[in-house]
Amino acid sequence: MKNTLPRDGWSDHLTYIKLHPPEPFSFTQALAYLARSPKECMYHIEGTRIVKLIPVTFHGSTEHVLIEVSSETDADLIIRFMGTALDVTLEVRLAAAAYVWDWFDLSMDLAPFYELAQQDPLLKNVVSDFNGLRLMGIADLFEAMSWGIIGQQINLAFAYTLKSRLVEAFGESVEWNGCKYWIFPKPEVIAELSTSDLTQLQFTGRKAEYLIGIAKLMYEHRLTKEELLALGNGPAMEKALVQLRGIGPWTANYVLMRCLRVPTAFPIEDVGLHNAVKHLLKLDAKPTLAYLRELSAPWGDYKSYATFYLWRVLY
DNA sequence: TTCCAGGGTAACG
DNA sequence: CGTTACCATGGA
Repeated sequence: MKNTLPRDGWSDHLTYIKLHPPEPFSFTQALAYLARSPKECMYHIEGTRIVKLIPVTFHGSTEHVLIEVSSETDADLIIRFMGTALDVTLEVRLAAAAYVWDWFDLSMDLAPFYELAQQDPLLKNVVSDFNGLRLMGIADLFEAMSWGIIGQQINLAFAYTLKSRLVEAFGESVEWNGCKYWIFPKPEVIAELSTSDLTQLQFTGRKAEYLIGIAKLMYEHRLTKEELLALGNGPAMEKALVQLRGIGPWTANYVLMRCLRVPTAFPIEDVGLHNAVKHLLKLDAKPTLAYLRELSAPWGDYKSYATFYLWRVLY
Protein backbone atom coordinates (compact mmCIF):
# COMPACT_ATOMS: atom_id res chain seq x y z
CA MET A 1 0.00 0.00 0.00
CA LYS A 2 1.07 3.55 -0.67
CA ASN A 3 2.65 5.16 2.36
CA THR A 4 0.76 8.33 3.17
CA LEU A 5 2.41 8.94 6.54
CA PRO A 6 3.45 12.62 6.67
CA ARG A 7 6.86 13.51 8.11
CA ASP A 8 5.45 15.58 10.95
CA GLY A 9 2.79 12.97 11.73
CA TRP A 10 4.93 10.70 13.88
CA SER A 11 7.84 10.50 16.30
CA ASP A 12 9.86 7.36 16.93
CA HIS A 13 10.79 6.16 20.42
CA LEU A 14 12.45 2.83 19.54
CA THR A 15 10.13 0.62 21.64
CA TYR A 16 7.06 2.46 20.47
CA ILE A 17 6.02 4.99 17.86
CA LYS A 18 3.75 7.93 18.47
CA LEU A 19 1.35 9.44 15.93
CA HIS A 20 0.35 13.10 15.91
CA PRO A 21 -3.06 13.21 14.21
CA PRO A 22 -4.35 16.49 12.83
CA GLU A 23 -7.20 18.06 14.79
CA PRO A 24 -9.92 17.26 15.38
CA PHE A 25 -9.15 13.76 16.62
CA SER A 26 -10.44 11.82 19.62
CA PHE A 27 -9.13 8.37 20.55
CA THR A 28 -12.09 7.96 22.90
CA GLN A 29 -14.51 8.32 19.99
CA ALA A 30 -12.57 5.79 17.91
CA LEU A 31 -12.57 3.37 20.84
CA ALA A 32 -16.32 3.78 21.37
CA TYR A 33 -16.94 2.93 17.71
CA LEU A 34 -14.58 -0.05 17.73
CA ALA A 35 -16.20 -1.38 20.91
CA ARG A 36 -19.69 -1.31 19.36
CA SER A 37 -19.90 -5.12 19.30
CA PRO A 38 -18.43 -7.53 21.83
CA LYS A 39 -18.52 -10.17 19.08
CA GLU A 40 -15.95 -8.39 16.90
CA CYS A 41 -13.12 -10.84 16.18
CA MET A 42 -10.61 -8.72 14.23
CA TYR A 43 -9.18 -7.04 17.36
CA HIS A 44 -9.48 -7.08 21.13
CA ILE A 45 -10.19 -4.10 23.33
CA GLU A 46 -8.73 -4.25 26.81
CA GLY A 47 -9.78 -1.21 28.78
CA THR A 48 -8.56 1.71 26.71
CA ARG A 49 -6.10 -0.29 24.59
CA ILE A 50 -6.74 -1.91 21.21
CA VAL A 51 -4.74 -5.01 20.31
CA LYS A 52 -4.73 -6.12 16.68
CA LEU A 53 -2.74 -8.36 14.37
CA ILE A 54 -1.85 -6.47 11.20
CA PRO A 55 -0.08 -7.36 7.96
CA VAL A 56 3.15 -5.44 7.38
CA THR A 57 4.80 -5.57 3.98
CA PHE A 58 8.47 -4.79 3.57
CA HIS A 59 11.23 -6.06 1.29
CA GLY A 60 8.42 -7.51 -0.82
CA SER A 61 7.23 -9.94 1.82
CA THR A 62 4.36 -9.72 4.29
CA GLU A 63 4.69 -10.44 8.00
CA HIS A 64 2.03 -10.34 10.70
CA VAL A 65 2.74 -7.97 13.58
CA LEU A 66 0.76 -7.72 16.80
CA ILE A 67 0.29 -4.10 17.82
CA GLU A 68 -1.29 -2.30 20.75
CA VAL A 69 -2.83 1.10 20.07
CA SER A 70 -3.46 3.47 22.97
CA SER A 71 -3.44 7.17 23.73
CA GLU A 72 -2.01 9.47 26.38
CA THR A 73 -3.79 12.74 25.66
CA ASP A 74 -6.77 11.44 23.59
CA ALA A 75 -5.41 13.55 20.70
CA ASP A 76 -2.38 11.31 20.06
CA LEU A 77 -1.87 7.62 19.27
CA ILE A 78 0.79 5.29 20.63
CA ILE A 79 1.68 2.06 18.87
CA ARG A 80 3.54 -0.63 20.82
CA PHE A 81 4.70 -3.98 19.50
CA MET A 82 3.66 -7.14 21.30
CA GLY A 83 4.68 -10.76 21.51
CA THR A 84 6.45 -10.96 18.18
CA ALA A 85 9.56 -12.83 17.27
CA LEU A 86 10.05 -10.36 14.46
CA ASP A 87 12.81 -7.79 14.91
CA VAL A 88 10.86 -4.54 15.12
CA THR A 89 13.08 -2.34 13.00
CA LEU A 90 12.30 1.29 12.21
CA GLU A 91 11.02 0.06 8.85
CA VAL A 92 8.48 -2.18 10.57
CA ARG A 93 7.53 0.54 13.05
CA LEU A 94 6.90 2.95 10.19
CA ALA A 95 4.88 0.39 8.25
CA ALA A 96 2.69 -0.17 11.31
CA ALA A 97 2.37 3.60 11.75
CA ALA A 98 1.23 3.95 8.14
CA TYR A 99 -1.33 1.16 8.66
CA VAL A 100 -2.78 2.86 11.74
CA TRP A 101 -2.71 6.25 10.01
CA ASP A 102 -4.97 4.84 7.29
CA TRP A 103 -7.08 2.77 9.72
CA PHE A 104 -8.00 5.94 11.65
CA ASP A 105 -8.32 8.01 8.44
CA LEU A 106 -5.86 10.62 9.67
CA SER A 107 -5.20 12.10 6.22
CA MET A 108 -8.77 13.42 6.05
CA ASP A 109 -9.28 17.13 6.64
CA LEU A 110 -12.46 17.28 8.73
CA ALA A 111 -12.71 21.09 8.90
CA PRO A 112 -15.00 21.51 5.84
CA PHE A 113 -17.28 18.71 7.10
CA TYR A 114 -17.59 20.26 10.55
CA GLU A 115 -18.29 23.62 8.97
CA LEU A 116 -21.15 22.40 6.80
CA ALA A 117 -22.48 20.32 9.68
CA GLN A 118 -23.04 23.48 11.74
CA GLN A 119 -25.71 24.53 9.21
CA ASP A 120 -27.33 21.08 9.02
CA PRO A 121 -30.24 20.12 11.27
CA LEU A 122 -29.33 16.41 11.21
CA LEU A 123 -25.59 16.79 11.68
CA LYS A 124 -25.25 19.79 14.00
CA ASN A 125 -25.69 17.91 17.27
CA VAL A 126 -24.09 14.74 15.96
CA VAL A 127 -20.68 16.31 15.21
CA SER A 128 -20.77 17.85 18.66
CA ASP A 129 -21.63 14.55 20.38
CA PHE A 130 -18.96 12.61 18.47
CA ASN A 131 -16.34 15.34 18.10
CA GLY A 132 -13.07 13.98 16.77
CA LEU A 133 -14.55 10.69 15.47
CA ARG A 134 -12.92 9.46 12.28
CA LEU A 135 -14.19 6.95 9.73
CA MET A 136 -12.50 3.75 10.85
CA GLY A 137 -11.31 1.82 7.82
CA ILE A 138 -11.01 -1.75 6.62
CA ALA A 139 -7.76 -1.69 4.66
CA ASP A 140 -8.06 -5.19 3.17
CA LEU A 141 -10.36 -5.11 0.11
CA PHE A 142 -11.43 -8.75 0.46
CA GLU A 143 -12.29 -8.22 4.13
CA ALA A 144 -14.29 -5.07 3.35
CA MET A 145 -16.25 -6.76 0.54
CA SER A 146 -16.82 -9.91 2.60
CA TRP A 147 -18.07 -7.92 5.58
CA GLY A 148 -20.43 -6.03 3.29
CA ILE A 149 -21.79 -9.24 1.77
CA ILE A 150 -22.15 -10.91 5.17
CA GLY A 151 -24.09 -7.90 6.49
CA GLN A 152 -26.67 -7.95 3.70
CA GLN A 153 -30.21 -8.27 5.04
CA ILE A 154 -29.39 -9.72 8.48
CA ASN A 155 -29.02 -8.07 11.85
CA LEU A 156 -25.56 -6.99 12.94
CA ALA A 157 -25.34 -9.44 15.81
CA PHE A 158 -25.79 -12.38 13.46
CA ALA A 159 -23.40 -10.78 10.95
CA TYR A 160 -20.67 -10.70 13.61
CA THR A 161 -21.37 -14.35 14.42
CA LEU A 162 -21.00 -15.33 10.75
CA LYS A 163 -17.81 -13.29 10.36
CA SER A 164 -16.15 -14.87 13.38
CA ARG A 165 -17.06 -18.35 12.09
CA LEU A 166 -15.49 -17.54 8.72
CA VAL A 167 -12.37 -16.02 10.28
CA GLU A 168 -11.85 -18.81 12.79
CA ALA A 169 -12.38 -21.48 10.16
CA PHE A 170 -10.18 -20.06 7.40
CA GLY A 171 -8.04 -17.21 8.81
CA GLU A 172 -4.56 -17.19 10.31
CA SER A 173 -3.99 -16.46 13.96
CA VAL A 174 -1.34 -15.70 16.55
CA GLU A 175 -1.81 -16.49 20.21
CA TRP A 176 -0.56 -14.08 22.84
CA ASN A 177 -1.35 -13.88 26.56
CA GLY A 178 -4.05 -16.52 26.16
CA CYS A 179 -5.86 -14.59 23.42
CA LYS A 180 -6.07 -15.38 19.70
CA TYR A 181 -5.54 -12.60 17.20
CA TRP A 182 -6.74 -13.09 13.63
CA ILE A 183 -5.85 -12.09 10.10
CA PHE A 184 -8.88 -12.16 7.79
CA PRO A 185 -8.93 -15.20 5.43
CA LYS A 186 -7.08 -14.72 2.15
CA PRO A 187 -8.95 -14.86 -1.20
CA GLU A 188 -6.76 -17.80 -2.25
CA VAL A 189 -8.18 -19.86 0.64
CA ILE A 190 -11.85 -18.92 0.15
CA ALA A 191 -11.55 -19.33 -3.65
CA GLU A 192 -10.86 -23.04 -3.19
CA LEU A 193 -13.97 -23.68 -1.04
CA SER A 194 -17.27 -25.15 -2.14
CA THR A 195 -20.51 -23.48 -1.12
CA SER A 196 -21.26 -26.26 1.35
CA ASP A 197 -18.15 -25.27 3.33
CA LEU A 198 -19.86 -21.94 4.01
CA THR A 199 -23.50 -23.06 4.30
CA GLN A 200 -22.23 -25.33 7.08
CA LEU A 201 -21.37 -22.13 8.93
CA GLN A 202 -24.97 -20.94 8.30
CA PHE A 203 -24.18 -18.68 5.37
CA THR A 204 -27.00 -18.69 2.83
CA GLY A 205 -26.23 -20.51 -0.39
CA ARG A 206 -26.35 -17.19 -2.20
CA LYS A 207 -23.87 -15.46 0.10
CA ALA A 208 -21.56 -18.47 -0.16
CA GLU A 209 -21.59 -18.08 -3.96
CA TYR A 210 -20.95 -14.33 -3.72
CA LEU A 211 -17.99 -14.73 -1.35
CA ILE A 212 -16.34 -17.53 -3.32
CA GLY A 213 -16.90 -15.62 -6.56
CA ILE A 214 -15.26 -12.45 -5.23
CA ALA A 215 -12.43 -14.52 -3.74
CA LYS A 216 -11.77 -16.13 -7.13
CA LEU A 217 -11.66 -12.75 -8.89
CA MET A 218 -9.17 -11.43 -6.35
CA TYR A 219 -7.09 -14.60 -6.38
CA GLU A 220 -6.83 -14.31 -10.16
CA HIS A 221 -5.88 -10.61 -9.81
CA ARG A 222 -8.89 -9.61 -11.89
CA LEU A 223 -10.04 -7.50 -8.94
CA THR A 224 -7.52 -5.48 -6.91
CA LYS A 225 -7.66 -2.48 -4.59
CA GLU A 226 -4.97 -0.76 -6.62
CA GLU A 227 -6.87 -1.01 -9.90
CA LEU A 228 -10.08 0.24 -8.29
CA LEU A 229 -8.24 3.22 -6.80
CA ALA A 230 -6.62 3.88 -10.17
CA LEU A 231 -10.08 4.53 -11.63
CA GLY A 232 -9.69 7.85 -9.86
CA ASN A 233 -13.26 8.79 -8.97
CA GLY A 234 -16.10 7.40 -6.87
CA PRO A 235 -18.68 6.86 -9.63
CA ALA A 236 -16.22 4.88 -11.78
CA MET A 237 -15.25 2.70 -8.79
CA GLU A 238 -18.91 2.15 -7.89
CA LYS A 239 -19.72 1.15 -11.47
CA ALA A 240 -16.89 -1.41 -11.45
CA LEU A 241 -18.02 -2.85 -8.11
CA VAL A 242 -21.72 -3.09 -8.97
CA GLN A 243 -20.88 -5.17 -12.05
CA LEU A 244 -19.71 -7.96 -9.72
CA ARG A 245 -22.17 -10.65 -8.70
CA GLY A 246 -23.33 -10.10 -5.13
CA ILE A 247 -22.33 -6.44 -5.06
CA GLY A 248 -25.27 -4.04 -5.32
CA PRO A 249 -25.35 -0.29 -4.68
CA TRP A 250 -25.37 -0.62 -0.89
CA THR A 251 -22.38 -2.99 -0.70
CA ALA A 252 -20.45 -1.00 -3.32
CA ASN A 253 -20.87 2.24 -1.38
CA TYR A 254 -20.05 0.48 1.89
CA VAL A 255 -16.74 -0.66 0.38
CA LEU A 256 -16.11 2.80 -1.06
CA MET A 257 -16.56 4.22 2.43
CA ARG A 258 -14.65 1.77 4.59
CA CYS A 259 -11.89 0.62 2.25
CA LEU A 260 -11.42 2.90 -0.75
CA ARG A 261 -11.90 6.09 1.26
CA VAL A 262 -14.19 7.80 -1.22
CA PRO A 263 -15.68 10.80 0.67
CA THR A 264 -18.73 10.99 -1.64
CA ALA A 265 -19.67 7.35 -1.02
CA PHE A 266 -23.22 7.14 0.25
CA PRO A 267 -25.07 3.88 1.02
CA ILE A 268 -28.47 5.54 0.76
CA GLU A 269 -30.30 2.19 1.04
CA ASP A 270 -28.75 1.54 4.45
CA VAL A 271 -31.31 0.58 7.13
CA GLY A 272 -29.09 1.94 9.90
CA LEU A 273 -29.01 5.32 8.18
CA HIS A 274 -32.80 5.20 7.74
CA ASN A 275 -33.35 4.43 11.40
CA ALA A 276 -30.94 7.16 12.53
CA VAL A 277 -32.76 9.75 10.41
CA LYS A 278 -36.14 8.47 11.59
CA HIS A 279 -34.98 8.74 15.20
CA LEU A 280 -33.41 12.21 14.90
CA LEU A 281 -36.38 13.72 13.03
CA LYS A 282 -38.92 11.77 15.10
CA LEU A 283 -40.57 10.39 11.96
CA ASP A 284 -43.40 7.86 12.15
CA ALA A 285 -41.88 5.76 9.36
CA LYS A 286 -38.50 5.31 7.74
CA PRO A 287 -37.62 8.14 5.33
CA THR A 288 -38.15 7.60 1.60
CA LEU A 289 -35.18 7.57 -0.76
CA ALA A 290 -36.41 10.83 -2.31
CA TYR A 291 -36.49 12.49 1.12
CA LEU A 292 -33.02 11.11 1.93
CA ARG A 293 -31.65 12.56 -1.31
CA GLU A 294 -33.10 15.90 -0.32
CA LEU A 295 -31.70 15.72 3.23
CA SER A 296 -28.25 14.63 2.05
CA ALA A 297 -27.85 17.18 -0.76
CA PRO A 298 -26.14 19.73 1.54
CA TRP A 299 -23.60 17.11 2.65
CA GLY A 300 -21.81 17.55 -0.67
CA ASP A 301 -18.50 15.72 -0.80
CA TYR A 302 -18.80 14.54 2.81
CA LYS A 303 -21.67 12.06 2.52
CA SER A 304 -19.57 9.17 3.80
CA TYR A 305 -18.65 11.06 6.96
CA ALA A 306 -22.25 12.18 7.44
CA THR A 307 -23.36 8.54 7.19
CA PHE A 308 -20.66 7.32 9.58
CA TYR A 309 -21.57 9.92 12.20
CA LEU A 310 -25.30 9.18 11.84
CA TRP A 311 -24.63 5.46 12.38
CA ARG A 312 -23.20 6.37 15.78
CA VAL A 313 -26.59 7.65 16.89
CA LEU A 314 -28.01 4.13 16.98
CA TYR A 315 -25.06 1.72 17.18
C1' DT B 1 -45.31 -15.38 17.63
C1' DT B 2 -44.37 -12.02 14.52
C1' DC B 3 -41.48 -8.92 12.36
C1' DC B 4 -37.34 -6.92 10.98
C1' DA B 5 -32.44 -7.09 9.99
C1' DG B 6 -26.10 -2.26 7.76
C1' DG B 7 -29.59 -6.22 0.30
C1' DG B 8 -29.19 -8.57 -4.07
C1' DT B 9 -30.61 -11.58 -7.70
C1' DA B 10 -33.52 -13.69 -10.84
C1' DA B 11 -37.87 -14.41 -12.48
C1' DC B 12 -41.63 -12.40 -13.59
C1' DG B 13 -45.47 -9.00 -16.04
C1' DC C 1 -38.50 -1.37 -18.24
C1' DG C 2 -40.47 -1.73 -12.86
C1' DT C 3 -42.06 -5.07 -9.47
C1' DT C 4 -41.88 -9.23 -6.61
C1' DA C 5 -40.54 -13.66 -4.47
C1' DC C 6 -36.93 -15.59 -2.32
C1' DC C 7 -33.03 -16.23 0.56
C1' DA C 8 -32.49 -18.18 5.85
C1' DT C 9 -31.62 -17.24 10.59
C1' DG C 10 -31.08 -14.59 14.86
C1' DG C 11 -32.92 -11.14 17.98
C1' DA C 12 -36.28 -8.27 20.04
